[in-house]
This record gives sequence, C-alpha cells and structure tokens, in this order.
Amino acid sequence: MLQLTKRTEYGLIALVHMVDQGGEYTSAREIAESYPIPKRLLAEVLKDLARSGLVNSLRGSTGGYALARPPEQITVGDIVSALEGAPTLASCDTADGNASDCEVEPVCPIRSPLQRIRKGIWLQMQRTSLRALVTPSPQAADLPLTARNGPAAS
Amino acid sequence: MLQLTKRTEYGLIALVHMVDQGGEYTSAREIAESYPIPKRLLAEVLKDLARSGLVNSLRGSTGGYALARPPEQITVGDIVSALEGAPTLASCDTADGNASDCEVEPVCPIRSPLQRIRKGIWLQMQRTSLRALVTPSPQAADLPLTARNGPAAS
DNA sequence: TTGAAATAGCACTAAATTGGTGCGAAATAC
DNA sequence: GTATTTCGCACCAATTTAGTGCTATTTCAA
Ligand code: SF4
Ligand code: SF4
Repeated sequence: MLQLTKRTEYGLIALVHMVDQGGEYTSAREIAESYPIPKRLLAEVLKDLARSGLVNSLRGSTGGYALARPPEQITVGDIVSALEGAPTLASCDTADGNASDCEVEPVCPIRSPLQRIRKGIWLQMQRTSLRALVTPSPQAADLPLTARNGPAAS
Repeated sequence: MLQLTKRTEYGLIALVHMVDQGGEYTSAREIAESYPIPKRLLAEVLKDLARSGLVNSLRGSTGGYALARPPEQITVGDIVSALEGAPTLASCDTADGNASDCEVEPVCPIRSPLQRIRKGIWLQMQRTSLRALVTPSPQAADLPLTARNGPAAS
C-alpha cells in the first residue's frame, strides 16, 4: 500500500536520535527507551544498519552504535534502501537493471512510465538528508527536481 | 517494500488499454485476453474502478467499461488512490487529516519530514496523466513541480 | 578473573496484507 | 429465453511484515 515498513521507520527514528547524541555511541537499549517501540526489533534494525555500513558498531558494556558518516551525507534513500530495499513501484524494475519474472513484461504498456515515477520518488529520497530530517528546514526539501542530482543509484 | 499492488498495475494496464479503444466499451474478458493476467482478478479491479467513478460500466452482452473522463483528466494518483489508497509512507498520516493509532506519534521525530516526502510522491502521481502513460512523451512528465497543480487531495 | 552489558547471527512464530477464486444475482442484447 | 456481461460479497492461499527466542562473541570494569 505504498508505505514504509515499521523497520524503516524505526531505523529513521534511531538515526535521528543518534544525530542528537553527536558522535557518542548509543546503545539499542537507550534508544528504545526513548520511544515506545519494541526494543528487540529495534536491535534487529540497528544490526541491519550496521551491516549496510550506515552506522558503526561497538560491542561490550559501553558499546553501541554511531553514525558512520556525517548526517549531511546520509540520505533517506540510503536508509530505506538498507532496510527494505530501494523503491521499485513494480516488481519488474529492479533498480539495478536485472531480469524480472513478470509474465506481462513483453506486452506491458505501463512499464516505462512507471519507471519514471519511481525515479522521481527515488530522487526525492536521495535529496533528503538525515540532517534535513533532524532540522526540518521547510525550503531545504523543496528544491526543484533538477537540483542536487547526487550519486543516485540507477 | 514501497511497491504498487498487482491490482493497481492491472488497473493501470486496463485503463491504458481502454484509451486505445477510444470511447468504445470494452469487456473485462477482452482486456484480460490481451495480457497474461488472471481474468477473474482483473474483473474485480474493474469493478473497483467503476465504483470509484473512474470508468463507466455497461451490463449485458455488449457491455463493458469505458473511461468516465478524457485520459488527460485521469491521473495515476487517481488510479492508485482508487485501487490501493493514496500513498501514506507512514501509518500515521492518513492523507485526509485523520487520527492515527501510532504509539510513537507524540514523540515521533520523523513525522513531519516524512509527510513532505509523501506529498512529493503524491504530486508526482497527480501530475502524470493517463494520457502521459499511453503516449510516453519524455518531457511531458518532467514538468516543473509548480505546474499543473490539479485538484490534488490533501 | 569474573561477570554484566552490549552487539552478531540466525531461526522462528504470528499477524497483516495481498493475490486470486467461488458463487449466485441482476441487467441487457439478440 | 439464453448467452453474455457486470455486481456484490465472501472466501482461501501465498507472500510479506512484525515481533520474539536463543546462543555466541566482544568489551569494559569491578
Ligand atoms: S512488466 Fe508491467 S505488469 Fe509486469 S511488473 Fe512491470 S509494470 Fe508490472
Ligand atoms: S508517528 Fe512516527 S512512527 Fe508513528 S507512524 Fe507516524 S512516522 Fe511512523
């Protein structure tokens, strides 16, 4: 239904929280205590974020997680991509140019237009940085589509 | 996973097919025979489209469906909205300004930024007309964001 | 050295969503 | 009257998602 997963939301919240903590390593427990979200699930999400390289992790009693890059260099697209995969809109466009298994594909009249929409969504996620999430400057995210075409995948 | 449902895809395909048929009423069977998609499910989708007023329906042996409005006045947003609901991104923003049941909401740091992204997605769907789907003019869908702000809900 | 606290890994169950079908009724053209 | 069609609603199956269990490994600190 065109909605982010809870996992992704939890990840976004956690990362925003980390920005507030500066460069300090923050444990999963500490984050989970700040919001009414299941601690165990958040832990799983944080592991995914660590596996994808968005955050660094430290084990042991004083361990935790911290951003691997400054918040200006982490985009919503990065996070979504790490936790639930980049938006596809249709199961045929794999965002990395792979084969699909859709039977309709050979005669599908909506494939290419859908891809254009997907690209727009992706662009929008890529131009919204984690910094923009924590300090919501209204004009920052309303730049024209042509500006700031970053290293957008695909 | 941020993907349209099959229902929506089938609906889009059906509507594009109808555009090709001009103003003629086209039966569910006829459409289903043009693409390898389950006839029965397509019929269900067409019913939904009729219920939502996007297409007119005619019963009886020569019946079928036809667009209720010219393809320029039907947007992808309309279709998505009719078949799976408007994009929400998060379960809290209901696109019609209603209450949510998310426990995190009172302390959620990502709500407002997510809404901005959702609005952008919605806008993009609203400015892509059914006409643009059937005749993919590359520049047609890349109009500046400010243009063609239709009767966009929310 | 011992133990508490933390991440890592992976499997697993339960809920929700989606894909797809069954079946009978009502309309319409021939 | 019969064939063809939409209509309405319920239903099951597959997939995806939410959330949990459990154990191992690392690290700090007493
Ligand atoms: S080929 Fe067409 S029907 Fe198949 S997944 Fe892509 S858009 Fe959807
Ligand atoms: S309030 Fe925050 S956590 Fe809850 S649904 Fe909205 S965005 Fe997600």
